[in-house]
Amino acid sequence: MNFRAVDVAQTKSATEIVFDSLRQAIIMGELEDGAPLRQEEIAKAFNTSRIPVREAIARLEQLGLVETRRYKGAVVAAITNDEFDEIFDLRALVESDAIRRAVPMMTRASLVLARSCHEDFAKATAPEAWPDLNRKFHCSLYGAAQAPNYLKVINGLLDRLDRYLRVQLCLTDGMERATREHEAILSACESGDAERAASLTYDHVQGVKASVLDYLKTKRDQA
Amino acid sequence: MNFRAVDVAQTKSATEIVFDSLRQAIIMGELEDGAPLRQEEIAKAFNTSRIPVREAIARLEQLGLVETRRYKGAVVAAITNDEFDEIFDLRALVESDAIRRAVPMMTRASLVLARSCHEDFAKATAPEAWPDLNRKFHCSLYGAAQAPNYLKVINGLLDRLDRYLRVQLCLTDGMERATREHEAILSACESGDAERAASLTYDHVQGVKASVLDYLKTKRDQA
DNA sequence: AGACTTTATATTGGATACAATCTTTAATCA
DNA sequence: TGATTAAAGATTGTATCCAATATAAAGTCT
Repeated sequence: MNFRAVDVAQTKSATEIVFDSLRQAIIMGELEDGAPLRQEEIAKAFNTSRIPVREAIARLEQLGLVETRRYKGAVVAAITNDEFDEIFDLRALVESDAIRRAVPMMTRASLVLARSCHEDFAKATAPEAWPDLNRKFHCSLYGAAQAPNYLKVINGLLDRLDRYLRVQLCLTDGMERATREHEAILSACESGDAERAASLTYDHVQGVKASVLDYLKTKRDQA
Repeated sequence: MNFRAVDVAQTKSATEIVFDSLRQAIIMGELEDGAPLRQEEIAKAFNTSRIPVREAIARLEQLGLVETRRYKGAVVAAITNDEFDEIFDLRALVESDAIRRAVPMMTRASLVLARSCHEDFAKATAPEAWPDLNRKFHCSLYGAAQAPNYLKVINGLLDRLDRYLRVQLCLTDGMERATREHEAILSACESGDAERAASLTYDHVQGVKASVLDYLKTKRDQA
């Protein structure tokens, strides 16, 4: 296994580097569900000792990205279908309210930024970049609300979902549809209609959930 | 400084014991905002080394309960007025939706439990027990929704607010009013009216927020 | 005296070493 | 052979030691 350090700036401690890199690897799906995180192995990969690795894993556990059992180590935390459903509902709830708060505070600059993110997403061809660009677009909208705790909750939820979204994207019209729905949300923001933006965001998230659950269902039926 | 271990069961690692104890101490307000968490000192108090302490602090930081700066250590994370407002809004949003989901799934047993928690809260005389009993009551209602992620988010928000609520309680009619509002919420649940329960919960949380902000404002004006 | 430099101390970040526990393999017995 | 037990190896949990950095105190120069 070969991890690459996310940021090698000297202002970051080894713990932070390991944490960021592992988090990224999990979000990106480079580590499958249930994959064990061996401390020694990771320490070697980062050319450090086990201490920073342990602290990084402790943090990941708080985020719900890994599960650890005493003397058995940590594994990437899988998600049940019920949890999947639940987390999407939370997203829809919190993100729609976040955008409702954000719209009245949006400036010309923040709208320009958001449209730029939207275009980056629409033009993206590489599936592995999709979740990140999607997140950037949504957060560029929510950012105007100046609500760090909303963002923290939202990012925590996305962290746990991202790696499941990539697979689905390649097999459906997800990308095209997402772009269309993003455009609608963005234009609602530009016209200052907070309630419409909130409603569209809610439907967008619920739509993605339905699409993913449907995909998982058909895949299970085939097996 | 003298911490007491929350749970000394041998199935818990030192890291977990330190984590639980520190978290409890912060929530309970035994450690003031900005109070430094010296690793050596804590390690001595728990009769252990600094390693488990460091891991515990790393976890607390993920939860937003402490802030650490390289080579300067961790301090209990204070909260700005804006954040206070924001976190209460999040609570109102998520808790009202949690109870909306929970009501249709409540059983006779879960309602009995909730009423018991309600009575424990109503009868409580010691202010230091209030936040915990309040949380138990609310969570006994949300529990029926079988939504662990909702609960996790809610508990994370409460963790950051609890220590600020105690002070306010002693100086207002907060306790009496909370009991009255809890009774209304509970009876909405008992009659199976999810929308009313949700609406009452939303107003309850927003009411507490207004009361606390008002208290803080008058206190600041006096100074 | 006051400002700057230097040294000493305190504190955190990390590495190595050891102990506790789990897992796997080998050995033993029916 | 198959099951059971015992030993070896792997892996995590913790303690101790050293390094890096920050803070505080003492010293020096003008």
